[in-house]
Amino acid sequence: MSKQVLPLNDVSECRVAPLVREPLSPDAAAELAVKLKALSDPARLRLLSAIASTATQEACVCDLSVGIDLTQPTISHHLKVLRQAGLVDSERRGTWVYYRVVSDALQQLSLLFGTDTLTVTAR
Amino acid sequence: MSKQVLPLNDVSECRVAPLVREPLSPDAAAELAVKLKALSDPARLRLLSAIASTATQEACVCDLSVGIDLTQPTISHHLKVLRQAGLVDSERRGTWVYYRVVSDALQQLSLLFGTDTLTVTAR
DNA sequence: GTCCTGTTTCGACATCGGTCAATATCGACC
DNA sequence: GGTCGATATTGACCGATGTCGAAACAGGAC
Repeated sequence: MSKQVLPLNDVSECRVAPLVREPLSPDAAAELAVKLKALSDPARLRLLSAIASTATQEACVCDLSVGIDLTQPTISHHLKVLRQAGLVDSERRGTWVYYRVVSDALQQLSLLFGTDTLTVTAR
Repeated sequence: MSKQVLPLNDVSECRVAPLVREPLSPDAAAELAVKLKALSDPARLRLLSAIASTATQEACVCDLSVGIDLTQPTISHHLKVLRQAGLVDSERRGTWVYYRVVSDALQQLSLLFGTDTLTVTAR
């Protein structure tokens, strides 16, 4: 599986200017749209929420399949979209693949929609 | 900067369970997906940001057209999508139509992605 | 090695979504 | 009334996306 390398996003330099602060640059808008597009599907929202709300902040695909009326390949596809958007990452442990939320990514979005500066408290 | 009053939204009832709190119900996910889908396009993100970052929190279509390389019908289409998602509303005053952001909607999203309860401090 | 289970990828299909040119509507002004 | 400028709607094109079944892949147990 070494071919699927992916640039592994650099979340670090994400200086999210709140949406209300200054007009988004075309580049920033394009980058943001990727994350938001990944979140724009009900199934993916539920998957992300299901992962995020577990006690351990992680879940395997088999856990995520219960309660969602989609075939398992479709769920796998949605998880891939979330992963490529940098919202979750995954790790194989034995038979199962565990997905975790990338909390920095969620926080970035929270800051983005924040109406004023109170949000700077992050980290 | 006293103009930034905000309609004194009833944050109280804004019971947006943060994504990490409990699994989203199918209904909640579908409702959320509408807003996020509206935000999943770079052009709409830039339009929303352009509106939100004006001094008066509103802008007419002619203002929004400058700096965005899209035809006028396309911009009008994107604004319609934003409006139908409840993210902006519009008002005609004479010849021009002014768009405003619905700040409650943005705040809802900010709370949604908040990693924990710190966000409740707003205002 | 052979099975079995969990997960991903592949092809195909139907639908959705962004964009434009053309046209329509609305309001101001003469 | 007529005309003009600003905005909205329509219709069409075409690429993107959600979904599935089938097949491939990965690891553990035997």
